[in-house]
Amino acid sequence: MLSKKTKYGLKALTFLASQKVKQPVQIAEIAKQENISQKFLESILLSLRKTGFLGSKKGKGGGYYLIKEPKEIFMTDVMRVLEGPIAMVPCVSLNFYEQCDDCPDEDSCAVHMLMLKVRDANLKVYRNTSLADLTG
Amino acid sequence: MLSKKTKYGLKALTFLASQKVKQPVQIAEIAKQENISQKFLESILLSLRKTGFLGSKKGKGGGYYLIKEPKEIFMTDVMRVLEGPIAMVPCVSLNFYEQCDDCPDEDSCAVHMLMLKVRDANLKVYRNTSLADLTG
DNA sequence: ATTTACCCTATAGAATTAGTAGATTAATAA
DNA sequence: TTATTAATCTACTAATTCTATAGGGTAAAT
Repeated sequence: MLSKKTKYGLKALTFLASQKVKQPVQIAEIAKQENISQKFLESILLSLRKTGFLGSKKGKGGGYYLIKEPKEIFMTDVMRVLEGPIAMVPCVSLNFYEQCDDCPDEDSCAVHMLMLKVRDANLKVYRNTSLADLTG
Repeated sequence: MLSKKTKYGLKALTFLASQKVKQPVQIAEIAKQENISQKFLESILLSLRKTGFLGSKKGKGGGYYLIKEPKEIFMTDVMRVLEGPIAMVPCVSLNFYEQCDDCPDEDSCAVHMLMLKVRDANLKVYRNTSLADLTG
């Protein structure tokens, strides 16, 4: 299952991407428009800022805004930040590889084999999809 | 993340598929060979039996065995039983469709759009992979 | 009588999804 | 300049659910 964190994060990003005027948007505004718990969204936007997707401005007239162009924001990066590793098992992860402690041989492991295919399929989708592609 | 339930279930299935002699294999045997908590495996095998993948035999010489040929067992079905719906959100699920309560319009929803692609990609992999393909 | 699957319950730990309270910063009005 | 307001930021807490496992007893086959 996709976590609500990821769902909300994606919605917030696309909301910001579809802004005509390039001014900061307040958390409350995004939360209201997208039906998201404001406090939860707050922590999500914060993590998106800390990972370089968003910028923020405090005080009156403040809010969040995209740092890069939607075309330049790819789902591979977004998903890794919001949802975690794209691979479903660490032993097929590109960025978070870990050996299985219970499995003696990766090459003959059925789970490894299957999840490798799944990872490749998902990577292909995420790499070929930018935020711009999602703003209809 | 792939649950251990699914991981163990897949390992058990491939273990059974790679048996030369077509005789029931005991839970304890599978658990030992595949480094799986026996009690946990017990419940997994039970659910695989109830969903038509395995047969069982009680008493001496008993155990679990595959009902169908490995070639005829596809990952779509296995994954749905072990891991749940293949879709990451209910609004793109073929077998477990549910409307989102927070999202007014599916067609313009970024999450919907992205997850549709992901579902298709995963379905393709699962449909094209049988248990026989994993026993390499 | 023994061996095995079957069934039910409980539980510790982790992750998820929030909510509460306050601190900090920046713009603006006095 | 000062006070006020509007916003992000930080930290703590909590309810709920999910995960993984263990224990003990029952039923059936040999």
